[in-house]
Amino acid sequence: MTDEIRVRIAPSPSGNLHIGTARTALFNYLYAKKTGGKFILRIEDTDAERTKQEYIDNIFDSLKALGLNWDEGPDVGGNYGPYTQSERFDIYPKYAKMLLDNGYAYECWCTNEELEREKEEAVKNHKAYVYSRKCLNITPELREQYIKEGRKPSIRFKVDHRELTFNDMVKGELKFDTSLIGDFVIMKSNGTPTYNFAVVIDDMLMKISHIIRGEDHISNTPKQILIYEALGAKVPEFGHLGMILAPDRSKLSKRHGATAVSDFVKEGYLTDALINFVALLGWSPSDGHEIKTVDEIAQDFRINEISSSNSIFEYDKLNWMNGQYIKKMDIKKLTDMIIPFLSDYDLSELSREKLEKMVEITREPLTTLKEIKDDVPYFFGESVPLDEVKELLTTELSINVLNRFNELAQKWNFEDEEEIHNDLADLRTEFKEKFGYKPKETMWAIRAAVTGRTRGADMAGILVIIGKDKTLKRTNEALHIKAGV
RNA sequence: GCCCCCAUCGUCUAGAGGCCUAGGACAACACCCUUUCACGGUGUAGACAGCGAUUCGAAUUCGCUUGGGGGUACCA
Repeated sequence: MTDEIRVRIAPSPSGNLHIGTARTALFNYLYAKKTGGKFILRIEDTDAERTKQEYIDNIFDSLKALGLNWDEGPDVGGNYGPYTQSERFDIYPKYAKMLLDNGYAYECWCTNEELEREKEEAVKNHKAYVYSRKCLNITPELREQYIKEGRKPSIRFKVDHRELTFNDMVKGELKFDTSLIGDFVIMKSNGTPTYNFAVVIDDMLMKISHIIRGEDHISNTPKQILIYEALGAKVPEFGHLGMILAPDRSKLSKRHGATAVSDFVKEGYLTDALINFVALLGWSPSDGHEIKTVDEIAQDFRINEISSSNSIFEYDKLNWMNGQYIKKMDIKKLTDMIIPFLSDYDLSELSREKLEKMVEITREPLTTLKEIKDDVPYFFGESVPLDEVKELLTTELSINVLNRFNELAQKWNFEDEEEIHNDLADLRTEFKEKFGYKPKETMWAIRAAVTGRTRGADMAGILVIIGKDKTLKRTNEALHIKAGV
């Protein structure tokens, strides 16, 4: 029972859920799924200044939208709560005192200025900065004096000098010389724990067995291991993932565009595609099939096979993948998701059935949902602007086609797409045989008249959605524009 | 400055000493399909950062160099 696998994601709510955090969450989730372990969500809101409730909500919503559901967390509870760090403030001093009493930590009365000076000295001598231990053996008299002055001590962890090694699940053996670390602060003088201390206490108490996180935490790891050991706790396994970089190889930040999962959703990306894409950053399927659900990925997942290098976030493949998901998605669901992107149009003009039809015939070229907006204006309104196709419509060919079309379409059944499809095919053949018009030339005339464009969705589908009256109205209007005007 | 991590096509990657004249996906380009755009199909081009060492043999092991990333806080 003590061997239960427990992993966690511990975002700090100082912003919306970052795509990088989402990837870390995914790998944790996959590991839990694969091993039958538990996936835990902990909110690290220690930094009251930057924490906002809307960010907490965003983190919850994004994780859920991505399908990364947690077994224990602030909202669902669990046996090792509370799962919100700000509710755990009374826990940390107890453990700090324990370390103090056992000689693993000591009070430090140094001021920022003193510390600053030590640091400058270190860079000047081309040495790593290590705290001087000035306060390690402070005399009781001096201590008294500091207290009288009103100074408040921080608590430092005493770092013994030795070589520390651990076996990283993704990077392999990692070595550190702890003499380069220096005695670090675990409790600030204001009584709150530092990050490195709080995580260890939380992870220990929550019985986290495997810590999978970004490689920006590698240098924190030896410090944390030291604390675990001093506390006599079992040291968890660690696995450090490479980071996601922007195309310019810098950290992915707001100036590169979308960074939060919710930003991507607003841009018209599907969460299924997003999570699939992000899984491929560092992981690759053994069967070569890259389009997979999270559960399918979990089956195939091996943490030691994750790439240990950084990867660059490029939109090309995401776009392709998003398009793949759009093409395969259930049409009703897709329509629901697309509606918010159609706010420019009066959707009451179309029945739900026709709206779905419209989505079905226009989804093919989409890469993001957002793009549909520019592809569908001709489905709405009575007339359509013809400026861009004026020349095309005033050719003899077009006039011929449109006249004949008007004549024939009177009798066509606009309710039946397949029939219309065949009628159009007949029309093409007729003009090809009689006048040698190319099939696409015939179609261009009709398309231009009805949609005001030379490209777009399948004509038969368009005609069915627009209906006979509006179609003929538009073709007549097209016949009345004059050449060169 | 100091410490740590990383290094295969433009990008994501396969590759765990001979199976590699280095495979796939996206992007690019060409052609085919076709009522347009697209989708789809078929092809083309494109990489082991450099140098040493180990070995009969290295993309795969080791060292150095270079390049990139991260950390260096009483932030998380």
